[in-house]
Amino acid sequence: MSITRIDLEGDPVLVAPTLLGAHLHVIDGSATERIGRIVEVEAYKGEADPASHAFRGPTPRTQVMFGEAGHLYVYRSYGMHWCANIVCGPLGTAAAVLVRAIEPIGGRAAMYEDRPKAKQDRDLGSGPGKVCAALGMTGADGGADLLAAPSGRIWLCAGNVPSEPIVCGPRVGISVATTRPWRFWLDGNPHVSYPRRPNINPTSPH
DNA sequence: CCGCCGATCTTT
DNA sequence: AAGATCGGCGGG
Repeated sequence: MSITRIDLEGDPVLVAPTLLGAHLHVIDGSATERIGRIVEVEAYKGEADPASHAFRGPTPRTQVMFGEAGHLYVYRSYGMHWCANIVCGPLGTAAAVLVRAIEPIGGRAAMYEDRPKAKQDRDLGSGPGKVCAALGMTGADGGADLLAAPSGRIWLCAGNVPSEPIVCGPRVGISVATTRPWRFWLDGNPHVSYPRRPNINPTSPH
């Protein structure tokens, strides 16, 4: 858990793989610290990306994405789940990285309480809706600054360099721009969603 | 393991 | 009317 600065200023397609292995910390309502190691992400390129919520410009919902890098964009999915994105820079672009899966590192008992259907650890955070439930993040956390000192409720911390290879493939669950290989995950990690999806040579996500 | 489908509600 | 999902069910 080094305090290495995390650079979120660039193209989300380039930033996304660098977030693999980073740790997301949340202090929940019972003062328990929950920690998730990011093992799967997707890049969304704002107004340049038909699959991005920000494709048609800023709205009340997507306003955070046009703001400072390092803040949290949380949205309601299918009326019942929360999903969390890390906003990237530069200011004025609506780039963001969706956190699709975490590996539970700390606060597992609390995660199980908020994920009553989970039977084993890999059920806790293997999907974007599960991530928010396991870590206890909701719409109320939208806009939170993840790069502030670890004094807030939620923060992001560089982890160790992942031992697993980074691979990429098409993004999941969208109906437009479906072929861009902007989903990145740690190959073989059991906490990834849809581990059987095809992957692509990680060297050339464009 | 895989595919289908319903839940539930915000956003456009 | 569709959606950056999840989990239960049935079949192979």
